[in-house]
Amino acid sequence: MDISPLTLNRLSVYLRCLRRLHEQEVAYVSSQQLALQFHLSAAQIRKDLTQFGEFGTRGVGYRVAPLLDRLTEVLGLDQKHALAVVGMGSLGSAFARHIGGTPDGPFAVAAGLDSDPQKIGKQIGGILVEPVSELSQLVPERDIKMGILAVPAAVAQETYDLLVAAGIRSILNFAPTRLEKAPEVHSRNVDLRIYLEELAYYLALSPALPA
Amino acid sequence: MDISPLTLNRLSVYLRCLRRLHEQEVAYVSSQQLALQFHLSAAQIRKDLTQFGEFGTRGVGYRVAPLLDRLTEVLGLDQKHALAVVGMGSLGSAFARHIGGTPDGPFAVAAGLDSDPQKIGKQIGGILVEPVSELSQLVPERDIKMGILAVPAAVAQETYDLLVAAGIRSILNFAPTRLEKAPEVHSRNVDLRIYLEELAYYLALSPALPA
DNA sequence: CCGTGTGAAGCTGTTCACAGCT
DNA sequence: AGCTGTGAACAGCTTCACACGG
Repeated sequence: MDISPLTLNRLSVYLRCLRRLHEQEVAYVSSQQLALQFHLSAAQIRKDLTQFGEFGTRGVGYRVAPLLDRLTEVLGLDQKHALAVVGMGSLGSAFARHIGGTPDGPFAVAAGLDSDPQKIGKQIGGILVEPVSELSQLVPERDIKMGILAVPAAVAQETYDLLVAAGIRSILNFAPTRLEKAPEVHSRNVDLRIYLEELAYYLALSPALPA
Repeated sequence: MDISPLTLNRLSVYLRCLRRLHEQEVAYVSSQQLALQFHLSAAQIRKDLTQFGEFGTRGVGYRVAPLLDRLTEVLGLDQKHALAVVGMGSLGSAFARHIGGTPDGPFAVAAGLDSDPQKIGKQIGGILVEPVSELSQLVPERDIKMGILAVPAAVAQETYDLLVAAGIRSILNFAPTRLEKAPEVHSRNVDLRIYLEELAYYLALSPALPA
């Protein structure tokens, strides 16, 4: 099955909505209702959902529980994922804490790594900091599949290469650099500076609030 | 001038490249060279750049310095931007530290706010934590235009509304919720959970590394 | 009658190919 | 000769409109 990244991100949003409906013990929901409540497009929801089989009942809508289960399964959220946070600076440790705060979720920080000898051995955000050099041992040992790359831009590429060599298959990259990517590894960039600059543009565009 | 968000984000990337070339005292660069060095598409670079006037010299390429200046100006990065970080939890304080680490850049954290009385008055990441309730005074006082929303999802909407009411025009939102947006305020969502779920999908898609 | 499922239409963004300038 | 600037083809995504089934 091949899902476009845009659809994929919408699925996450749908899931969030469905979880809420499920908690509220809503059994059925129509694309209309979802669209109105969560500011989505009804047609798009239907298009997206039909990719995984026909779930809806015409004239009624979708049954919340099975749809929730199916999407959870599609996204691979029915199993636990061990992840490594590489670079335990402010961003990395914030991320580790963030994940650590939702232990019921499918993600768990299995290792926090850094190259700074000062940090190694310390507990940061409830995670023991271990040396990056042990990556290749820790990854198979703890069955780590995902990596969070939160190192300075200058060492991002080499650290990325280390992660790939250690066998990590999915990387979330916070370093503001375009990486030379390995073909089998999926990565997603989150570049805070780009986002800030985007905001700056919109400020420059319309500097004054209509008073 | 109206720039699409996609183009806008690419401009940030171009700027980064141009800054580097400028440091290396490269005077001219062609779209080809930019494309090869930074893994972009030459045609796209040209298309993007022509939106701001004709900068290139045919047969030669682009002069780095003027292009750098122009793009910097277009994105509004030739002026300082004071921003407020709202929610000084792990994510907010990491962000504050992050910005604080580049004091030469156009962005400066002018206020770190939280609603937790325990945190107020403390220094976190070099920023004094002040109460959210003072937002409406601090924003005009310190000429704050941008806000970083890093509060829990449950209070994201009300905090967003507070920011808007205080006169903030651009918001970077880390809360995993779709917000009811005010029309004049530009906001950008950064939803870490969605990114993680995206990565999980790609893992589920091809679980085994070709050995 | 109501809501899903879906081809067709419309739109946005990217790539191509080449004319035109230096 | 080389590289920009650009219309035209192309691709991907979204919206529309309606046939179909409960």
